[in-house]
Amino acid sequence: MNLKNLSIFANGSDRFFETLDKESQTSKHSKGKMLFLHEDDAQSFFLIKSGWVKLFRETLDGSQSVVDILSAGHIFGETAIFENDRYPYSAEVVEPAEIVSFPLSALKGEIRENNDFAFNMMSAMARYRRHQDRELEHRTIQNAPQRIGCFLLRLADQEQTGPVTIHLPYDKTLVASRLGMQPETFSRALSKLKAQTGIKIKGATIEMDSLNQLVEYSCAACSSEFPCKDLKAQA
Amino acid sequence: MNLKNLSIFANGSDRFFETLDKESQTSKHSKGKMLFLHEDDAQSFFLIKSGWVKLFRETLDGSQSVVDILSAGHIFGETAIFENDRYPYSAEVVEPAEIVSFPLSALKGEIRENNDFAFNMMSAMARYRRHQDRELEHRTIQNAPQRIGCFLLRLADQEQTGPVTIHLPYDKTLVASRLGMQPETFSRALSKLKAQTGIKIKGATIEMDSLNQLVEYSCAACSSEFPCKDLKAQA
DNA sequence: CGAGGGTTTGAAGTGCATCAAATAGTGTGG
DNA sequence: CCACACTATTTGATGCACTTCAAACCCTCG
Repeated sequence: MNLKNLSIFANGSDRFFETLDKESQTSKHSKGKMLFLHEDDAQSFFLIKSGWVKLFRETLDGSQSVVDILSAGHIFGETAIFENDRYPYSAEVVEPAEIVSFPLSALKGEIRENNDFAFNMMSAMARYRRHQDRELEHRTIQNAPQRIGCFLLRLADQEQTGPVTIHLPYDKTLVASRLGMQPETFSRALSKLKAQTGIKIKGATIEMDSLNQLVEYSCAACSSEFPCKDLKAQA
Repeated sequence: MNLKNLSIFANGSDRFFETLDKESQTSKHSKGKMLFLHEDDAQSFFLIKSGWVKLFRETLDGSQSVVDILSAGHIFGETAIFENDRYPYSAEVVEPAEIVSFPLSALKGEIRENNDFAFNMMSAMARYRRHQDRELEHRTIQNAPQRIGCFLLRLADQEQTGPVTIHLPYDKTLVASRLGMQPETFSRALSKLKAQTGIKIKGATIEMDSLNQLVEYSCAACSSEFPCKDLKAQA
């Protein structure tokens, strides 16, 4: 888990990594910890070393919209440099996590000075854009069971041809919010998915004889071809 | 309608604009013209001089997901440079349009060579990302009449305090698809919006005494403050 | 004037949300 | 190691929102 190995930071200069190293701060947080709030003044961006972090926004009346849920190796908060130094969402730890913070100023500087780095980061942003695009498409076209199937496929190793075991990385309630549905709906939709594809469910573990069962069921309602590995969550 | 005046192309070099100028091709298209298809090999990006263009994707079974609907001054197809030179959506003219095409290679070159340009383009991409984020949030939190209200607000001059007149820029059927609903739902939801906010509807023209009526109704279910001009469609 | 697409309206069905309550699962202190 | 407390998950009942299918209406344009 080294900054230099992150694809989004490929081409960073030595000086850049040195600065980051020097000014980084690592801390451990338990479930529920709020890292920052939407519209907060932004000084830092963050890297997840372990655990899970939820990015979301809320309305005045309390409804919540989950932007993304990220795991180790992903960064977040970095887009504040394009938003007048305000975070465009809130961030909360949802599974015990180790988080490293870095100064946004260093990132901004590197983008301005290092062209290859900038180009690389643009690619990452474009990748994220496609990811978001797809998310919107799924909300529009797929129903609840199909969205769950698609989510499971993106958790799995899509090259696998034989039997597959998938483990949900966090609470079902959270998966539900990530997919834009209620916990009750998630529960029922998962049962329906089970009935229609023959997958086996034991708590947070899901098994099947082959991914094909899910692919046929979910990918019919998507404009992309399976496999779609490149659409895994990226910060 | 000059390339140099587009905010996304601020900081472009003279040489860049010269190349674009030299290699540009302008053409007029009538409604229904397909400009390119999803996954097509991409050589060019496009600028809309007039008219409206729909960006969308389709599944095998024919359901359609509208990515965006753009008007004069917006560019599209440019993100293909980050997608292995394939267009990430299809593009269709939905209102008679004048379109200019430019070589993607020139754009790619300028990004690599001109740092200010790259930074500026990153800002544009970040802006777009926020736009998409908001779109997803709206789908999650707002109901059909609220989404229509929000759409109307984004069409209007949000500084205006007195009576306001808004004209729908294209077919209601198309607005419906843009907002992720059926034409029938749009029709009924618009009636409901009228009943609840007191706006007046005559065909494609909508009038009201003040934007406040819509703001109170729609913006309650959004995490952003009104006004939200910056969220107007951007390519 | 007539054809055709856009729009509205009606009737019926489906999917998801909501509210309520039961059940399973997990971590804690004794 | 057990019982309790608390949370996560499931299940049931009901309602609302949106979709679907069908048909009427309207408007524009040849």
